[in-house]
Amino acid sequence: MALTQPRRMINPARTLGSEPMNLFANIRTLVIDALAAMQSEGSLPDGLDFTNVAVEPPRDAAHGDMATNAAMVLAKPAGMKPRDIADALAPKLTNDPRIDVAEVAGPGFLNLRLAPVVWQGVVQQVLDNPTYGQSTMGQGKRVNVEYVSTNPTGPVHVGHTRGAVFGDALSSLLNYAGYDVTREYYINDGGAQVDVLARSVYLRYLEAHGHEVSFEDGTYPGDYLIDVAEALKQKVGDQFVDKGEQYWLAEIREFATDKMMDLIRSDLAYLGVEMDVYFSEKSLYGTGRIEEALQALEDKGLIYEGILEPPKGKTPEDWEPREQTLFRSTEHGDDVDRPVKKSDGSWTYFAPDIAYHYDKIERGFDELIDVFGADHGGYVKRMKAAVSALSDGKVPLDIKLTQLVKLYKNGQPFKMSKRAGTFVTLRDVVDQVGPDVTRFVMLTRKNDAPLDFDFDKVLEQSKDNPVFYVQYAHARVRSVIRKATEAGIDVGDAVLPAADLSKLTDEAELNVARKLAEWPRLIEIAARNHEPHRVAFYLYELASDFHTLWNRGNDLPQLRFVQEGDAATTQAKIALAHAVAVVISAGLGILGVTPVEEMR
RNA sequence: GCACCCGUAGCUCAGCUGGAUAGAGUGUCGGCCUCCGAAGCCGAAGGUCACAGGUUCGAAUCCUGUCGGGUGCACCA
Repeated sequence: MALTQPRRMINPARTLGSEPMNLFANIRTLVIDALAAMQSEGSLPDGLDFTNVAVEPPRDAAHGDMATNAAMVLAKPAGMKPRDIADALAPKLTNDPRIDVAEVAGPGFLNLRLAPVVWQGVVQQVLDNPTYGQSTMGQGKRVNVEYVSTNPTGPVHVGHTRGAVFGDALSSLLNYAGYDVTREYYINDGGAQVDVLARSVYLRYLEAHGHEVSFEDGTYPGDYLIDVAEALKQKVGDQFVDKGEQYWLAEIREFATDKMMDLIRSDLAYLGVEMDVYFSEKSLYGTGRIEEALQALEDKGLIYEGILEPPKGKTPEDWEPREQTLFRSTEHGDDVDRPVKKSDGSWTYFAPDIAYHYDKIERGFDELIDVFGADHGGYVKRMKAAVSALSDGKVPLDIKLTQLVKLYKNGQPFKMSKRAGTFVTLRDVVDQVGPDVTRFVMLTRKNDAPLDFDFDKVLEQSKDNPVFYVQYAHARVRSVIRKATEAGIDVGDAVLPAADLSKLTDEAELNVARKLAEWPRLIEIAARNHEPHRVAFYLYELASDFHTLWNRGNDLPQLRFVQEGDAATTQAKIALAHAVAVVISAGLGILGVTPVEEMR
């Protein structure tokens, strides 16, 4: 399976057509214009704020295609009854050829039913513009998305897989929505953990020289270090055997972290994740970068020497008052001030984190996003405080927490033991179910909701498995296109855009087009909220509408896509099917999933 | 004790920066293959949106409190 990912897909020249693609935005413009016309006629007061006027799909499709709340939002400031405004607005809207019906309903909703030509036009747009759905919302703003960021001490654990998939899909989504995205990995190679790694490799190194070794607590017993030690042996021979730590720690640390990063990079590549930047924590030490960042805080009067209160209700056993260097994070929304230096004067882990985010700010990003595991939820406020302070509130930082993934097999929880070194890795998961399934399943939940991942269920080929359901729809489109070609009807990319789409009149056909119309809007909502899971759910809905249409063809032969002997009708129907495939491909592309041609 | 996240159909989950009679899947029951892919489709049934107040034309959504679950809580990265 190919793992190609859409990158740098933005081509503003294509997205800035004469007509904006978001149909809902178009109709909203129509509503605003009509309201303005009412004002110039004097049937609506001047000076109203229209920003809250919305045009949205109604919750219940029976209410129409779109609904506007204009009358209700404006009633109070205009000093009028909602229904009076709506009654006056309705005829102005129906003057437009795109609006078939505008009726007042409920407390003052104006329900709009759009003409079929509008929906046919949506299909036309998809055919004319392969980048249909891409948005210029981001205006080329530079966003940095930091994700995965594990310690370089071993293979990527399944626990980090979700963050990897999420961060990657979010990055693609933002890119699709017109942002200039940098995917970044922060290598935690500055702390004590890499010393532990070095000692563990050293044990394996001794083993490779025939020594008996035992892996005590605080070392990594995983087999993956055997190769590393072997490579080390090749490189340095026996010169470190029987030597004290001071002779080899630094060198082995560097050797081992390099190897681990190679491993991590290949693990991520196995899942189709590629970073733009790998940023080393270690590079912040001894270079003045940490000092610089803290000086910036000091200049703002946010650094002081002080003693923290013990946390109420839970005083650690060994708590004692200590004077430390503190960051006044409470000035920027944190609950307590945070230490940046330990009592012995060395940096806390928070200090390089501050410096790292300072670096990102200095690199000129307009927006920062961090993807953390839920177990790091406690750091959200302090990181936001740091970024707020360092950027004077100018660079927003959004932190997305990904909840745990619980593994199951046959409905039974999947046991893993980190101590025994038998923990489940990203590679284990991808080996079993493949990158496409892994990615899609991990995106069918909100990032902050726990996720059950059952190795058997995700491979099930039925509609309760969204991966296959969506892929099946795509495969059906490809299949029917082949069928049409076999029937001697030209349905190539060259002829489809010229098809007579006015032949698409059945409700099931128009329903599919309606769903396609939501795509650009969905992208903007998902991108604005930093929620790629919305894309996965949308694709499921689109696939569902397509399957419905497909099966209507069982009962009603005139709804089948291939109409023998009627090239014009076939081309129109295939054009619709093709448009579905285009959007599914685009959506799967954002999720990093490869659409399939067939599933036999 | 404090902070953050969560609580929606029997189960797993959506729910659009406040909209109408809260939606899917699964499970249960009943239909649809001489028909482009039935790995699918259609229908029925299933709800005190944890609970109680508040904000307003309108709340699953925002605020306060309570209950229940998860995560974290000086010097460990």
